[in-house]
Amino acid sequence: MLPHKQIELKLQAAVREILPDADVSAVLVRPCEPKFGDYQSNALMSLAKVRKMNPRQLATDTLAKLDVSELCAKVEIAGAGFLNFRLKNSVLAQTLEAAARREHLFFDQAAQPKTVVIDFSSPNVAKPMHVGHIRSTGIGDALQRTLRLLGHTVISDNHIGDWGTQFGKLLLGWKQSLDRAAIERDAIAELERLYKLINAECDANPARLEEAKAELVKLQAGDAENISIWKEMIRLSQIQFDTIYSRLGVKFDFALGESFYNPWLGDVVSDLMQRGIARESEGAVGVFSDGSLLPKEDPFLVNRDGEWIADPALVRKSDGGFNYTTTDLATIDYRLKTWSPDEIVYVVDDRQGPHFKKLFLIFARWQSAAANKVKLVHVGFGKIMGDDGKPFKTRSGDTVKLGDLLDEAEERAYKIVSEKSAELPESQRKEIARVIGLGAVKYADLLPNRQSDYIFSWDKMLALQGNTAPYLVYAYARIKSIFRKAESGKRKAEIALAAPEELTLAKHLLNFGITLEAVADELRPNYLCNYLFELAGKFTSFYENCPVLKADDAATRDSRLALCDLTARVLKQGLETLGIETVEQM
RNA sequence: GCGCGCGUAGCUCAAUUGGAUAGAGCGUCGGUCUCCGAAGCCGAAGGUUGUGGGUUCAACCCCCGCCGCGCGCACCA
Repeated sequence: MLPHKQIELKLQAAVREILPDADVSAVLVRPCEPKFGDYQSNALMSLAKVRKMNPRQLATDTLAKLDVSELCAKVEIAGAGFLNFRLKNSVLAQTLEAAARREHLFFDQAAQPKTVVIDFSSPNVAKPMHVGHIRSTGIGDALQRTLRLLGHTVISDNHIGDWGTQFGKLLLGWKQSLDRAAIERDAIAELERLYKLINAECDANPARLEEAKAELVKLQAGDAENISIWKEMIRLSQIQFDTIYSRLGVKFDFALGESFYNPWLGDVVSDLMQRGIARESEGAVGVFSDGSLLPKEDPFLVNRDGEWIADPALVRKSDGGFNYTTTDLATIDYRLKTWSPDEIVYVVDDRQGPHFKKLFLIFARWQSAAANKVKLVHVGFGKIMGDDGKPFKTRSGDTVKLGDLLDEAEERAYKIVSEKSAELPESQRKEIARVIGLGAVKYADLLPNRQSDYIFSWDKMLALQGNTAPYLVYAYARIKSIFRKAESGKRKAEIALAAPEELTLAKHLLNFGITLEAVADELRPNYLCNYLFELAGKFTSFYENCPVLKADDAATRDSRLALCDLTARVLKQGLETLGIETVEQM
């Protein structure tokens, strides 16, 4: 167990002695500014506050019950009631030595592993994956990797958009205007063309819309021909998805699309109606406010000109078709019955916030017992903007296709690599460009706080200076270059930390696990990005100031080599957790 | 109109339970390669965290008002 965790447990035990009724789960030990110590706890101040106690007195009493002398060189009470811990150098060195022996890599497996379903990516059949999908896909993948690394059970499920009203138009287009050669050449482009064609016709001509609707009804009724065309469209789309996911290195345990839940939709609606949760209105069926919330907080109400009027979630359209709320309810039901997860996480655009708010409330009303046992979380994210501050588009104003974006990333990276490392063979430069290009796009997407919009900039994400994937991979490659130059042979296992840069780097390595846990708890991969950037910075600072291969003596050299190796391993593991590969040389 | 989200250095972004002197990169100015990868590193300048109140030992963070921007407001997802 890592030292900070040991301190934390001892502190919690001490608090329990002083305040037997206190909830010590909030008593945490966190890294802090070096001038105060290595770790800090501010938990006593809030505990004192709710009890109207003197925080410094509580700190003094707690400290009297706390023996961390095996771990800490110093414990102090500071400020309004902070506890500051300074780790013993020997403990620090031992922790690093254990890591060097491969006993750990600065993180512990979760004490209480959870089962988590993560729903992400969710592309639509017959449409090209576009730049927007990078967000859900990248964030979702980073989260599944993080949770898995910490020992949680993850079920990743790609909720593909393979059902819905668009298929009426697509079927009509397929039957009447399909270009056989085009579908062989580029299936998605042809499907897109068909959709746009019929969509435009429907806009102009109501009769065409009726034809499309008729095709949809036939599909929903199980018409053999329509079903077979629909399946072919899914198959063609799946090839596209697989190509993209394989490039991105993203894997799903399941890809149960919307259509998978069709058999249960009718039952969901009738059950909701029987329980009085849903009712008919204007020919449709919807879930309305149950009045349990204040109007302001009630997503089923909307204010129009000073009056609160109903804003229901529809579960059945007046034509008998079902809405996505219905599918989503059936999906929750299926996931709970199949996997019994502790949590279901939806990595979906922030704009769907209101939908999820309603969905979760409806589910709680529908299956209150089951709802109490599962945490439903919407992990929302903002939009990708162009440098003009408007949604990111191509020059001609079209949506940027994900495949094109990844191609361009690799091309741009290849130009840079060829410029900087012209001496490397072309095949190697191509491989470096692939890793750097894709890594740059992913990293740029994971770095900003996910809820905010961010501006897409090739120059920034591919820059070698600043908080970018190329910078991090460069730091990794530099370390690897040290080992190519180091003579192989038996090295001493002791780690001795003397220079301030060595200590700073070593202490930062110890915080890897805290960072991973923060990512898992708050579902925010950007914490890990920032941690790795700091790690690379602290490493470089160490590297500038502390000769490794040219160290004064063999013991220092071996100790520093060990620090280099541990840094490289954390960098590699960290980047891998973000879904980013590394190269040994660039 | 109503609701949700956002507003942090010239620009792009951070800030891990409400915690200690709000941090990076770009750009600007200056320093640093006979020395392990200079695609690097070090330093300087740059802030009333949109604004006005409030809660607190402590507020970028919580509460209220205002200003600005974005998004969403039954039978698409």
